[in-house]
Amino acid sequence: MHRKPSLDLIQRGAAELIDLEELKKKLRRGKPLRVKAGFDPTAPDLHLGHTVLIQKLRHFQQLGHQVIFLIGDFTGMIGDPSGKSETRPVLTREQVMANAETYKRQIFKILDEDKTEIRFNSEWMDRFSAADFVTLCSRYTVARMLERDDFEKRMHNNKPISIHEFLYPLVQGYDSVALQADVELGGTDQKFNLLMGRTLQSQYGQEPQCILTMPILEGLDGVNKMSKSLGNYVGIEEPPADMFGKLMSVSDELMWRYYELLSDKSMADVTALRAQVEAGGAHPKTAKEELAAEITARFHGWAAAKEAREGFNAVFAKGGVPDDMPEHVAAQGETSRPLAFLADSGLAKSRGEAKRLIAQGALTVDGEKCDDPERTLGPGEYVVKLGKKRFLRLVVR
RNA sequence: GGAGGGGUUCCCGAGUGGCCAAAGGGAACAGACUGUAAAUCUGUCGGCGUAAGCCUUCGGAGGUUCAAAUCCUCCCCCCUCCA
Repeated sequence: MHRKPSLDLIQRGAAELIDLEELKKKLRRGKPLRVKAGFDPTAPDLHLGHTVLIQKLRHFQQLGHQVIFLIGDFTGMIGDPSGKSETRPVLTREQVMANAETYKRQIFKILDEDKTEIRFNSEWMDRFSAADFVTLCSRYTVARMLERDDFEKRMHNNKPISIHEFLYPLVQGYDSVALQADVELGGTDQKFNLLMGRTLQSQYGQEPQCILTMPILEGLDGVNKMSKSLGNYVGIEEPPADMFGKLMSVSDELMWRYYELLSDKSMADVTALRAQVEAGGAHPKTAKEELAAEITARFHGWAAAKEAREGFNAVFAKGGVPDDMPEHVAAQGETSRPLAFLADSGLAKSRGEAKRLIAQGALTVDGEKCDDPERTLGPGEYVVKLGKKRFLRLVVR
């Protein structure tokens, strides 16, 4: 049996598919599959890490399947044990709906709105009775629950596990029952939760879903996973210049990872490019620019991407200044001293930091290095640069 | 319920009365080198102040003392073993 192109697309970039034969069987029926992926109701600011998954959803849409974008507003009350254990504020109905709107605005840059169903798990969980919960809990054992690597690790490291955290995988799994999902997508860190869906579906008399895991995208630091709280992310609604710049700051090694997980280039092309760079036939910086441009264009269009690329090179390669930078107005005198305006404008966190940075030679005014924190500037307009990335248009009156 | 261990600056982690804004490491930031890459070297890394110095910080609240992260009391939280 030769592989179908549709299976190639589904598996492209995926970490793991459970189970290939089952999926083939489902596909053979010819009916559109119900493909589910769950999202946190509290984090409506999507970043590139999320897009790995969303693009996979798009692949399914391209193949004619039904995508269910599930917002876990009920599970949000629990907090996914996979992440850091933060106490989650309980969201009001209004907040959830507002976040859903934000999601829509963002995901429909990638997904086809007509082929996307947006659901909330509070739809069925709010009606779940205590008895229903007991039944649900009876479908799984503590021992198996503790097999989950996160729980296992925490047990081992003497870290607390609250009982309600056991409910998260159970509810997520039950969502698949309620939605009669054929396939569920998630990051590799979600594997346990995804498998729970399979188990519970069989327990509730349904055919188990297939699960497809996608690799977790490393953040800009190349070490931790991309996340907002770690500040190593690229938000998909960031201005083109920021998006491009952040992608350019990524290490060469990480660039290839991004190519693999974020680019639409075929893997063959990526491999060829990498070989060329490593052989010295192409400059890694150029390869990085190509990648940054492709991703920027995905969210802002090619014109904006081109502009961002040119701006980047003008500012950083040729030492120019960005087109738009924050503006700060100071009165001549006390507040037109570097120490004062750097802190007042927020360019530096405090006067102490401003002083230290100046002492280290990080301050440039109109291209001239300035090492005197007390030198008051006269009336006029100045371009202030602090360090490599911080710019300010200073107006002194 | 009983016994014991622990909560330190962004993170890890030293510190058991003054020399502690608090060792060391990591992260971060700045400078050099570059391609706003990596690696490396150097420096900075609570706030205010030109400075002397002052203020805030060591789970929380009180107390002892000239002086507390360090001692005492109560409280909160975490962990281990036993039940």
